[in-house]
This record gives sequence, C-alpha cells and structure tokens, in this order.
Amino acid sequence: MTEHAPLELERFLPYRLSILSNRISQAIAREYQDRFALSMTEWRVIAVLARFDGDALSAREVAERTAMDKVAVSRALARLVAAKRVARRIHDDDKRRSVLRLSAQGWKIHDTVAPLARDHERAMLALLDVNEHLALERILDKLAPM
Amino acid sequence: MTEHAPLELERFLPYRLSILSNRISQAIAREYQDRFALSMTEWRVIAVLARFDGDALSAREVAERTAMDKVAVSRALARLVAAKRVARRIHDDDKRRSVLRLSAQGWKIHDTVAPLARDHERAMLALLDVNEHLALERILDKLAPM
DNA sequence: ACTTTATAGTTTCAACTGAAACCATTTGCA
DNA sequence: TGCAAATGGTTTCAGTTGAAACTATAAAGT
Repeated sequence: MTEHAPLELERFLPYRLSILSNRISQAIAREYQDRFALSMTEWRVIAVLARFDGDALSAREVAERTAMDKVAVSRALARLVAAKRVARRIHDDDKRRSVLRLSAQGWKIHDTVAPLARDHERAMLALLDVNEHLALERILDKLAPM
Repeated sequence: MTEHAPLELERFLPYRLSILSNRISQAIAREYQDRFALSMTEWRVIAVLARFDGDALSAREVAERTAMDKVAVSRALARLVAAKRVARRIHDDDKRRSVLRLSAQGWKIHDTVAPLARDHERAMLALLDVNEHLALERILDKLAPM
C-alpha cells in the first residue's frame, strides 16, 4: 500500500498567503503602473523617501526600510533620478553615500498614489469585522519574525 | 501649508502581507531548490498533479489550480518532463491537450517535499495560539475574493 | 463542406531579477 | 603612515518573467 498524503495546496497556509498577497499587490500596482509608469520597487522607494523625509536617506537605508536588496534599489533609483522624481546628491562627509530626496514631481506621485493605496487597504478591511482586523494585525506581528 | 500624509509602509497591510508571504515562500523554496533543483512553479505543478492524481489533468487545468499563467506552467512542465519527473501524453480525443501524470521520480520528490512544506506551516502556526490560527483561516477565506 | 472563431500549448521578445564581480571610498589597525 | 578589510553603490551575466504572437487542433455558424 503506497500512501502519498498529497499536499492540499488550496488549504496550505503559505500558498494561500502568497496568492492573496500577490493579488492585492498587483491590483494596487496595476493602477500606478498605468498612470505613472512606475514599478512596484520604484513606488516603494518613493514611499520610504516620503515617510522619512528630512532624514535624507542613503540608498542603503532605503534598501533596509523597503526590505529590497541593494541592487533592486540601485536600479529603481537610477530610473527615478533619470525621470527627475528623486534628487540625488553625494554625502558631504562620505563620498560613497548618496543623499536622496523626493523632487516636487516625486511628491506629486506620492500624493496621488498613497491615497489610492490606502483605498485598497480599506477595501480589504471592509471584508473583515473589527475583531478580525485586530486579529490580523496581531497575527502579522507575531509572524513577522519568520 | 503642504500636507503629504506619507504612507507608513511598515504598517500598511498589503505591504506587510507581501513581506511575510515572500519570506515564508522563500524559506520553503530554498530547501527544495537546493535538494532537487526545483523551482517554486515546478513544485506547485507537482503538488497539484499529486493532489489530483487520477484526474489526468491538462496543462490548462494545472494552470487554473496553481493560479499561475499558462506560460509559466508550460515552461515548468517542459523542465519537469525533460527531467522525467512528469509523464506527458497527448489526449486521445483532443490532440491539443496534454495528459499529465507524475512519474515515480515525481512522486518521490513530492513525498519528500510535502512533509517539509508541512513542517514550515507547522512552524508558522506554532507562533500563534489556537484562536489566532482559526482567525487566520477565517480571514483568508473572507479575503479570498479580493 | 467551408469558413470563422475559440482553445491548448509553445515560442519570441524585451524587461526584470539576483548573485557575483567590480569600483571608489572609508575605516581599522599594525 | 600605509595597507587590509569593510562599506556604499553600480555593472555584468545568466536565468526568469509576462505579454503578445504563433501553431495546431477543435467547435460553431453558414
């Protein structure tokens, strides 16, 4: 008797998480891709530069805060700078480092896309009741160390 | 007065979901990639062929059940068939369709990887209490239509 | 029967990706 | 001071990806 105990993909939590997450991310991405020719990595860079405005982040710090690797950030920045969405200078005391800031254009994109992203989050939460919302926050916190 | 209301990426649910999901998937993938030179798409194909064994699925049906597009499935199958992990025939009544089945080698991989994947799911659930586990299932069900 | 339309699956093209190598600069240390 | 190691960032290379075009077959409409 051979027993194979197949994995039921449709019940498997990592799989369900992955499907859900990709769907949501893509739904959001589709909008800003069409409207601004902006990739997801570029959007994330813009989001952290907006969030930490005043800190004049370096590329490495952006990479840390976006959970992307430095190559991806470097390329996203190359495009953003070329499109004048981000201003890049060289750090005064350390010539290896860049000093990054959103340009007016970059801010304009941020101010359009951020509410749009929040709408999607709201649409998602509208499917849950308050307890489930709280539970989701707690669950994500607890699973974060994975 | 300019107000930018920056998006706090680290609290934004779609972002957190995406980070978590990618981490977990990659942790699992790393294991079977090293041991079997198997990509995630290939593993998913194997998983559904195992799960629906006896149904002799076509490539399109595999694509449906893995939530991957047909190009990805076609390429995964090309590799799997070349490695003799999947047997492919042509459907008797419809010569466009393929008829897919795991080979003995394919089953062997499945029977190694499936428990390994389940271990990861268990590790993940170990961080939650029973209520949170139930809540997570419910939340994923409710968000599925997104 | 014959032409159009739809479907299954593959290929092509251009863009994207990560890993490793690389360059420039800075830091640590003998 | 001078040299090795570390760091910030970019480039290269080979592999992966998705979209659109394509081939072959089947189904539908006339």
